[in-house]
Amino acid sequence: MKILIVEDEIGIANFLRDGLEDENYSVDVALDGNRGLELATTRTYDLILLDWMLPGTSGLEITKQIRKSNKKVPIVFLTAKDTLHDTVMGLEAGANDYIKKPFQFEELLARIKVQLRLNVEEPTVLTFQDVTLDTTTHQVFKNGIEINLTKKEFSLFYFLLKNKGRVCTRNEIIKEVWEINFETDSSSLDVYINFLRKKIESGNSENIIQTIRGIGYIIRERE
Amino acid sequence: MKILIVEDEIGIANFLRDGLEDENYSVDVALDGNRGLELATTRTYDLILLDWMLPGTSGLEITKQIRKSNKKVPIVFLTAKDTLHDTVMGLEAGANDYIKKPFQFEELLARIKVQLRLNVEEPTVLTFQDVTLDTTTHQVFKNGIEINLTKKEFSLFYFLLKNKGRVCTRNEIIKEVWEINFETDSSSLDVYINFLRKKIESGNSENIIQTIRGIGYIIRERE
DNA sequence: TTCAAAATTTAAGGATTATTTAATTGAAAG
DNA sequence: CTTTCAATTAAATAATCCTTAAATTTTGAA
Repeated sequence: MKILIVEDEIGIANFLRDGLEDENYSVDVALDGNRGLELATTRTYDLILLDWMLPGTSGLEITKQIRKSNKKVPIVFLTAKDTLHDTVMGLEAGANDYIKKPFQFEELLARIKVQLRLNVEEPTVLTFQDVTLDTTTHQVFKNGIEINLTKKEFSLFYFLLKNKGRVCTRNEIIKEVWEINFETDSSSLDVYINFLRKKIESGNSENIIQTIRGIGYIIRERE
Repeated sequence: MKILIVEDEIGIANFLRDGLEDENYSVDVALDGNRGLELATTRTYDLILLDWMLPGTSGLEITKQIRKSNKKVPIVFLTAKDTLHDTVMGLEAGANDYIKKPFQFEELLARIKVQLRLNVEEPTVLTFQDVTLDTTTHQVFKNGIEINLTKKEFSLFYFLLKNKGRVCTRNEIIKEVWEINFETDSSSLDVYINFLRKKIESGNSENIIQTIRGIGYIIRERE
């Protein structure tokens, strides 16, 4: 994740850069408004952290310019301009958050994360070898050909695939897929593993769902 | 735009409601956490304004529940819990903003607008294959020929079309189109799916609205 | 306001599909 | 070799959906 800091007080800028880099963000710093606007418009960032009072173009002006060019990058003000009027103006100009100095770094970080998580789409497609599962459409494909799974089959396969590379115990699976706790005498799981294998492994001799005898099942790459 | 206020201090709740209604928002108020969670999960809001300390379910718990159910509705905390730790916790639980009491109404309003402007821009014309739906004129066309849909039929078709390519669960649909919570025994949805199919799929053998048995329905391109 | 038409909901039977149960066969571990 | 757990199959049960029709509610015109 790439963050642009536009801040003229070099001490604060460095403090922010170090703190954010510690959190594994990739950081660019602009020490004046013109440079900030230039970077903001010519490069792509996941978030822009913006002071208001800057030499050259002001933070407010930068915000307006960015929004004018229809960019949706989250903008977070970080400024000493702390009046109600300033705050409202900053937010109305297009900022996504407005933090007043002095600030606490942990809160800044939390607020940055809020902005970033909005832009992340959760992966809805799980894959294993030539099989893909899409939770949004509730479809499973093998080599591009759709395989029809029932509700239980889908939910069982989804659970195993979600935990690809890890053994899922029988109880775990039953608890999650059947949504009940104990049913030692039921062989539904066995039957459904069988259904799944028939539908998914048919065609080649691949053993996608492996049995860990006495424990449960696992989907993993073959050694 | 519809806003839910969850706030147990009735004075503040009324103040907020009046202020927001003056801004032409449609407002629901819940005076305790359980009611708040109930409304939040059974109805659809554009934003939820949340106190933390509440009788019954806490605001934090409500936030977690909403996010757990995968809802993206913006949540704004408005609370007297003003420590750094609280703020971070609230934001990490899934809130989009965190405003500390005492607050200024104009800032609250500006921050609400920030959240709401992110969610606008719904296209007015939706299309699928030879079918188009226009929300502004409330018309549906198939091959240029108008199909008359009733209010419910239109709203159901609109919901499915809006979510084209994604499975809509029966509960989701009922919640959105019928605006009620639970009605497991009602077959209205089935009946209306039937109506829609008759009107929209007539002519060719296309199966526009596909059934995902045990889950719900989906409109998607055929493979 | 009243009445008729239209829209919506409820209800029920039949058809289809999903899920569980049960019984048998097969395979691995001690 | 025996025991235990897993795989497979078939059959029974359960759940869901589709369709039709009738009952109820809403709407809009007279």
